Amino acid sequence: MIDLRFPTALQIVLGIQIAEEDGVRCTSQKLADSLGVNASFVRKLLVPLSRDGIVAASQGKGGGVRLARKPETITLRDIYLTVTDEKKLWVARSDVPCQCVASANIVQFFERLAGEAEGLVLQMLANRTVADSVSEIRKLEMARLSGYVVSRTARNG
Amino acid sequence: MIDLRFPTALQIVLGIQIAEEDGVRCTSQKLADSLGVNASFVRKLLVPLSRDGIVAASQGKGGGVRLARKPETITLRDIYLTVTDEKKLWVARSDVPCQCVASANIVQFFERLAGEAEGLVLQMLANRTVADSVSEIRKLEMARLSGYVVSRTARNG
DNA sequence: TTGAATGCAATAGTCATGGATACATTACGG
DNA sequence: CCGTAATGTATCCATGACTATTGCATTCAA
Repeated sequence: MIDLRFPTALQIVLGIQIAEEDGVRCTSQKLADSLGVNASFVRKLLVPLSRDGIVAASQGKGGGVRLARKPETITLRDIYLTVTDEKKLWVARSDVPCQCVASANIVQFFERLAGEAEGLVLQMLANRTVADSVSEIRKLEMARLSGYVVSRTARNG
Repeated sequence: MIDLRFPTALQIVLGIQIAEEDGVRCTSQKLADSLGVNASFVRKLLVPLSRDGIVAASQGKGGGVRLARKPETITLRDIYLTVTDEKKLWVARSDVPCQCVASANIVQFFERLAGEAEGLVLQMLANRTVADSVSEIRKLEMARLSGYVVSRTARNG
């Protein structure tokens, strides 16, 4: 199984913020529909997001999900770490016999390498907030709309 | 299942070079033993490595595996790409309904993000050659040895 | 009180990956 | 030539992380 937790969680959080800006109440069912997944899966991802203070859910009729903090203060790194839960980007073999001199050192070497890779990725994610991302998505929307107009004009002209 | 192909392939390639430097003939069985894995798995990984001109295997009695190029010309990026075979670091959900305006753009946004992350990691891997890595492992070995001496001295003194 | 929502547990399904085995092929060396 | 030792390759099974589904308890506003 391919791990879809990060992309899904990201879509959830961004969707919550977009709904907020559009003045629409957001429920796990609506999120699930927009993602094409089960509402239970959405709620499963909401557990760690809620625990870490990224989203806040209110129960009962008229309830729903909203961001627990300002979107400017939530980075994609927060979401990633919350949802993937200790899972490393790469993991070294754990059961190498280490009979020859090299084996043990190769393992250590790889762990350093994996740590460096993960650090790079996390830093990249830390530089992007939910607010940034949503505004970037809005820009994509604009570009898409104008792209449609252009191509239609081109086709008609 | 955790994907261990890259760490395993890396240990294979580095092990081949280390054996070469030490004047030892390297076979898939020896590699498998030193990794604690099945020889079949080693050979499975050797297929793409051989196809892409990273290692070269000679059949028959007295045969074995060696590097197909100078270790200075093989980067860890080469090994990674060869072995993981089109598998992305992150993959977006493929089946989002895209009914609302945001969905399609979020997917595109995530694909860009994933591409950027993968680019960072690949660039980091491209900056390290097999020769670099082996010499770094040699240094780790030195450090480990001197570390042992220090701790033994400390315990005795 | 009722309906709409989250919270949560249990269970089954999926599927990429690793492990194991067998056997064909190749090539060296006597 | 023939035996040995190695790669090349195919097949099948085991494993385990992740997804999907269902059901039900809980909460809370109207």
